[in-house]
Amino acid sequence: MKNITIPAMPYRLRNKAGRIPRPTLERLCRVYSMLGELTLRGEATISSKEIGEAIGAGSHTVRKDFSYLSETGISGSGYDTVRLRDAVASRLGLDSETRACLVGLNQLGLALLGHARMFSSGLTLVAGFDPNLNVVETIEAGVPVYPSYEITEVVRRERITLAVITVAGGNIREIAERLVQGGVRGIVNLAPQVLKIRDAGVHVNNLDFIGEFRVVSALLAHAGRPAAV
Amino acid sequence: MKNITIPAMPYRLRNKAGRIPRPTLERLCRVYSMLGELTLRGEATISSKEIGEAIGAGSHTVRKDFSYLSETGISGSGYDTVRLRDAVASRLGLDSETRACLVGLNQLGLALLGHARMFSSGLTLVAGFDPNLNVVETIEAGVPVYPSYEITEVVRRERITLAVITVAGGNIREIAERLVQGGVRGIVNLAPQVLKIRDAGVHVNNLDFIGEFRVVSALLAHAGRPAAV
DNA sequence: GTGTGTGAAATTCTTCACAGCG
DNA sequence: CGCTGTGAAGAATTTCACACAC
Repeated sequence: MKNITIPAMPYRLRNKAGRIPRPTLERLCRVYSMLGELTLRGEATISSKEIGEAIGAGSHTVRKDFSYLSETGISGSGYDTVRLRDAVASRLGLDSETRACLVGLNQLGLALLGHARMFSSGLTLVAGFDPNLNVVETIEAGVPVYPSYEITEVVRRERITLAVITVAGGNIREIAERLVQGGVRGIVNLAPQVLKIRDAGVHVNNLDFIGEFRVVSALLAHAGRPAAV
Repeated sequence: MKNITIPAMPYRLRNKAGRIPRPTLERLCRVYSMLGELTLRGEATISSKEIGEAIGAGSHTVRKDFSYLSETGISGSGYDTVRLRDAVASRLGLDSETRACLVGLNQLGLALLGHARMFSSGLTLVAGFDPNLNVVETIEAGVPVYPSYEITEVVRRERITLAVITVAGGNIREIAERLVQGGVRGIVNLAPQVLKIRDAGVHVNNLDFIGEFRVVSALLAHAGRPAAV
């Protein structure tokens, strides 16, 4: 949290390439998490090879990814952990807290939040929503909770820009529309149905647990096959 | 669950191409979920366009993906939902239940399980593990729970082939080694560190929530940029 | 006409290889 | 020397376009 190049005027950050490829973005996020721990432990420098091992990629890939950053390493001795972390943060816009809300105050939603909060992910949860509010979880949430029909209003008032959807079933679409109407521009969707928003200014990240479980099952089933290196 | 071509002798399933690309695999898993609901509702046929809309892809992509299956559609009227579902299931090895365990009986782990069970994902949870077992959650798990040091033994005895890791911090590696030693061949890792196993027969799927949250944050931050269509 | 199946083109991403700096 | 930075080659994936089937 030291020499960041002023978050209020971030256009200088884009001195290099324009858009970052999706896979690179995901890896950089992982790198950021990792650097967070590393700096806390007081490590001063790290090499691309070491970073690669930590995030499950080759050193080639890591260096290539860093080429989208303005920050540069030092030939022969690697990267300054603090500077690198800040460079990643500012390039990715993670240096400012994002005001977020959770839709679906069920076990999964609350668990995720606890997880995310624990690892200080740059999100500040400021509201929770749920279709039926007579649940006990109202107490545990730790933030003000509202019924779903107040989404638009609360999102606007609280200047929320990111939403996490964890409701199990029902009309995600309607919820999403209310969110977007209120001003949300990013949605992490954990519901078991794909959400798509026409509005190009709104980014949706559809995660599919069950799918990911199945992927592994499938890989298992194919593991015992004869050929194919 | 009707005319599957005998899971005990699955080599006929590979009459087409050998290996399925990762992205295709993920989409097929989504398709499978979707077809499950569809068949329950009694829908008889569906077109590639409709499937595409449901899983967030184009009809091109869907048809291309299906080209890895033996099952084929009917020109002019789409696909038979039941036959297609069974074809996907058998090609992906989802027609047999996989015996699974959960390592990390915390809020997140239990929530995920509830979720997965709700949508009958083909996994049967048969055991739970946790480093400290004096937790109350022992009661809620609904399956026998054991301390971590019994992993290898229990995994072997219960013939567990898939594990889900949700422990928050600490030595994932050690846990993973015990799992593999016991006979686990697939791991879904939700811990905030990348797990890598040398053994080529073991498949690991590293999921990173916090990363996925950050990805959206980053996309938000870049949304307001000038050019780049 | 409507909708599938698939080689081929276009794109995106990864890996390589080597110049250059500390 | 060890390690970074990056254009260029290579591989994987998506998109296209059109022949063919119902």
